[in-house]
Amino acid sequence: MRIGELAARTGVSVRALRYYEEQRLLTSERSPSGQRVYPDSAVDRVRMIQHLYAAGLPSRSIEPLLPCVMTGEVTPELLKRLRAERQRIEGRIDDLVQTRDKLDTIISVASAYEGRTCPR
Amino acid sequence: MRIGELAARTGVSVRALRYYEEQRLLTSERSPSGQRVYPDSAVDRVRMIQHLYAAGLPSRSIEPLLPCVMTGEVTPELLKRLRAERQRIEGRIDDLVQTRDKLDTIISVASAYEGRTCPR
DNA sequence: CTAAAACCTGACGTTGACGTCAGAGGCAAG
DNA sequence: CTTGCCTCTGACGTCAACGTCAGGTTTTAG
Repeated sequence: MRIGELAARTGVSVRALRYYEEQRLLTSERSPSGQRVYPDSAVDRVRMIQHLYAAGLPSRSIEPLLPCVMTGEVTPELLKRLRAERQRIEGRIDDLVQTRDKLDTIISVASAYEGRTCPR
Repeated sequence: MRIGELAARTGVSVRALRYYEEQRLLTSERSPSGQRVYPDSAVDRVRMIQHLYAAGLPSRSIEPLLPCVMTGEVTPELLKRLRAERQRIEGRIDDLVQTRDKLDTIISVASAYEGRTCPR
C-alpha cells in the first residue's frame, strides 16, 4: 500500500508517517518511481508507535525498542530498556491515578453544592 | 518566602515559577523593592500545578480549574470542566495500562530466552 | 491525452514549557 | 563599603512532533 492509504487506515497524517521514517521508526520499500510502499504489517507498527508516543516515550526511546516489540526478538540490553520503560509508564500511571482521585474528591464534594450556586 | 526558597522546596526552577505567574497559575505579593513574596500555601499550589501538568493538561486548562481545586469552591461551569478533565485523565490511564500490559507480555516472553542470547 | 489527485523532497512555521543570557538593582556578611 | 549571592525584567533559544507551503513528478480517472 502507499502512504495515503496507510495514513487513512491508521488515522495519522501523511506528514507524520514521513516523520516516523525520518526518525527510523518506520521503513518503506520504494516503487521504481520513488514512492513509498508499505506491507500490511505497517498498520500494526504505526499503531504501536502511536501507543508508545501516547505513553510519553520520545522517538529516541522508541527506536531501539520497536524492532523487538514487533518481532519478539530481544537482547539482554533491550530487555533492560523494556523493563526501565515499563517502570516509567507504571510511575506515570500512579501519578495519573492520584490526580484522578484528587479530582474525584473535589467533584464529589462540589456536587453536594449543586443547585445552590457557588458558595462564594 | 522568596522565589528561590519556593523553588528549592518544590523542586521546580525559578524560571518555571515566573512562568506559572505569567500564565496566571500562581500569584505573588511583592516586597517594597519588587521581589516576589509567597505564603507557605504556595508550596502546595505549585505541587498541584505540577500534578496537573503531569496529567497532560496545558496551562489554559489548568488556569480556570485551579482556584476551585485549591479552595473547594465551584460553579456549575467549573464542575463541568472538572468532569471533562477527569474523563480525559481516565482515558490516558486506560491507554497507559494497555501499553504497560503489552510491554509486560513482551517482557515475560522475552525473559524465557534469557541466558541464551538473542535468537537472531 | 489531459486534468485531478496523490506523491516526492526540502524547508520554514508552530506550540508549550521552560532554559539561558544580558544588564541592572537589592541585601546580608565581613 | 564592597563583595557575592539573590532577584528583577525583557528577550532570544530549544526541543519534539508534527503542520504547511513551494515546486516538481507520478498515478489514476475520464
